[in-house]
Amino acid sequence: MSGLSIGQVAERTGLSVHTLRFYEREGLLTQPVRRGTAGHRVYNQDDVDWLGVCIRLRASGMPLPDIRRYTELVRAGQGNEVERLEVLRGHRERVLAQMHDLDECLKLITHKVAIYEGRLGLRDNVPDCAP
Amino acid sequence: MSGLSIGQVAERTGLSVHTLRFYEREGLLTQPVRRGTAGHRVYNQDDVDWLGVCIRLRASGMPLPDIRRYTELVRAGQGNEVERLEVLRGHRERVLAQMHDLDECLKLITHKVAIYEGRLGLRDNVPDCAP
DNA sequence: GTTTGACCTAGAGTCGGCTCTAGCTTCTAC
DNA sequence: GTAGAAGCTAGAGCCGACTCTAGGTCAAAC
Repeated sequence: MSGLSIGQVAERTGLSVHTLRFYEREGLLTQPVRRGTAGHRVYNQDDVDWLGVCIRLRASGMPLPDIRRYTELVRAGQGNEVERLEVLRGHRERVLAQMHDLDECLKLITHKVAIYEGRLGLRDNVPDCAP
Repeated sequence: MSGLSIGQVAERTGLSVHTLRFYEREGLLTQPVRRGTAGHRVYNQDDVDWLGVCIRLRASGMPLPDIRRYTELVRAGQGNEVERLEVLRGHRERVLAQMHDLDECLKLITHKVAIYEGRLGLRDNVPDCAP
């Protein structure tokens, strides 16, 4: 059985039906969505899988135009691996940079948390150090 | 030396002067900015340091309202460590969640890159791909 | 036979986070 | 004394990524 309504896809991807239609307009699907009775969209498992990829890319901050570009390459079929690698490697750089930022922030938080916990611990003779 | 113009602060924080004024309006400074001749803002090192904190929090996705809230707590002075910890721990959760997402994405990228590199390897004698 | 619920389209609205503009002042250097 | 750089305010504009609305179709359940 592979014939999912937009509602079912929304349910299993976690995207809203609005967003699913929006993503389609934005060209984030590797194939045109089939239509059933009354023009209703009919998705299959491949669509859901691909949306899973898109969701991960989005969650890591890839902009929609980049996802569209990658989707187009995939849609075009084999033979453009070099371009696909270009896109993915470019994004990997950004992901690594983000991880670095998050790490920095985590250090900051840990530092501040230690200070505040310290202050709470010795509540009485509090020296006013850093904010 | 402590008496920096907005331009100097922009230079050493990497924020634009527009953004500096915007952040001020948004309440992201722990103290009202002093004014010099002709109403020009005069920052000191503490301001720059605090902006550094804000920048890290922003870079890790903390929304401006949350940064403002934290700033207000700091501005209020000692005695609200519990609330500060609440804010920071809340954000730490989100940072960890983001790291998880990035990690997932990195796995995906690594996987796909391996596939494409593999395909390119098999096609080495096909004169169709640029360096 | 009508109500309910899921779907459709085109297009408008929202929100966060900047970013820029217009019109003005003030200082420094030529 | 005038040109240029840097600053000021209030407010408008922009961009990305959704999110929602209005007005309609259709099938099944009551």
